[in-house]
Amino acid sequence: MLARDQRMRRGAEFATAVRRGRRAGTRTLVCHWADAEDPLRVGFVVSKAVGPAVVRNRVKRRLRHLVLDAGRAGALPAGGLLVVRALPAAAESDVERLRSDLERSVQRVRPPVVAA
RNA sequence: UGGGCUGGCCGGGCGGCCGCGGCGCGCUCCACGGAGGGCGUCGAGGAAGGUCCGGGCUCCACAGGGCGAGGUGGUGGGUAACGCCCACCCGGGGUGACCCGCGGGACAGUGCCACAGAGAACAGACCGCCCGCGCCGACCUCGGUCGGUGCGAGCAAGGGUGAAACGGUGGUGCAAGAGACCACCAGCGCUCCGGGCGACCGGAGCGGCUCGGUAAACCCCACCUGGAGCAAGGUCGAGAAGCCUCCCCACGGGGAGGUGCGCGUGCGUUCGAGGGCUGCCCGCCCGAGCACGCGGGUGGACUGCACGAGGCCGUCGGCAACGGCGGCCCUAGAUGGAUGGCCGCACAUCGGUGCCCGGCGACGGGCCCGAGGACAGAACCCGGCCUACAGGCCAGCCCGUCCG
RNA sequence: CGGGCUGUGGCGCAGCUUGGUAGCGCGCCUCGUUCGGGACGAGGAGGCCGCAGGUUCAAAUCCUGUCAGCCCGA
Repeated sequence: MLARDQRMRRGAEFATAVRRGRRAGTRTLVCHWADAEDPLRVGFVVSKAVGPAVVRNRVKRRLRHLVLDAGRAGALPAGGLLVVRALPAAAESDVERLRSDLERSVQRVRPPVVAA
């Protein structure tokens, strides 16, 4: 799980990442990433279209854990703003599907030079 | 043993690895603002949900009167309060346990009751019944009888329509009939007696003889209701020159308090804009700004905020809801929003053309394999209501069947 | 947190105030017209009125509950 400091907290940050950043999507989720000087911070968008509160919370928790795993594996950029937006299909997907979709979309959205 | 009714309760367990939020206590580093890491502890629900009611709490108002608006609706009790709960009454359903009911008033008034039907609200006569008179036909004991038809008068029993047709059954009576009259029954109203705090119930007598339904139509009656909501409210901070009032003065200026961005347009400063008293009117109070448009700034921290009509146990009162007393306990506080992710093991349950055992059989028991956790996530807090929900546990009661 | 609106044939809407007959346009089907199609003309099918209760003789309409969708304000 990501700690609070590693999470995005303001609407303006979400707007920056979604509007100015690069984007890559799969069937279950869409990733936005905007470069910045600061260390990487992550935000999640799970709209009401995904499902009721219990489903939305479960999707969000799974994504947080998966992002943490990806960070440990070194698959994430070192800085910038990363927004993971869940699509309705994420509600019925299992964890492995979400994991592969997340890795694929992050791979496509991250800068070509791999940061340490 | 089969089926059913009611009430209460639980609603996933154990373990491992990796994590998140609150609180507490050490440790390390430091540019003293902080940063990192460790240990302990706590961390969603019976509905946290829908937001349909009632309160607590906070701010505003408190000068009332009239009209209005909304809500509730058997009785008694419980409660902080309620549209909730309990008990009882009445009506309806069920063989029964038991269940359901927005359950005041229709002689205060107004409206409505389609279609059908003759007639639908102090109603009405289509077929019909009956009487009188005229005409026609048949019979015949020559004056009547029967049938048909026309006119006039009487009747409302029967047929038929309808959701509903102005009581029901039997009799008297009559030309035929009718509460016209009589008996019983149903219903209405009044009086008295008995029971109950009461809704109401039981009984006796009398009366006129019958007087529809709809207020979840307007309405009438009784009772209740100030507005807003934790984005309430409070403290600190940020944004900014300025503007207003008062005081001192050597007229250069200084101090205190208040307000809180700029521009434009309109209205207004006791000839009073605008605001408050939930809407309107009267009246009262505050009162120098208010309304609209355009552009801009901030949108942060702490508090409120976790001890409360609190939970559990015992006991006493009460049919019960609930209350009194005593003891014990402290139990989530997030804010892009924590309470989780993955794995393993048993267990409830379900499925299997699987295997074994018992039995004539329906079936029962064991093993193996597979599936597999319902509805659902706190956001100021309580009391209810309503809605969703896999499966399971406990207690009481009812009906049927079999055996003794 | 507060307030409001809408669910009616396949689609878009009337009807609800004042309860008794569910109507309009597009679409669909059949026939005609045309060499054929379109357009046009004639005829026709299709609606448990979101769901569940209740009031009433009678409910799309009135009442209560519930579900879904949408909008507005702070």
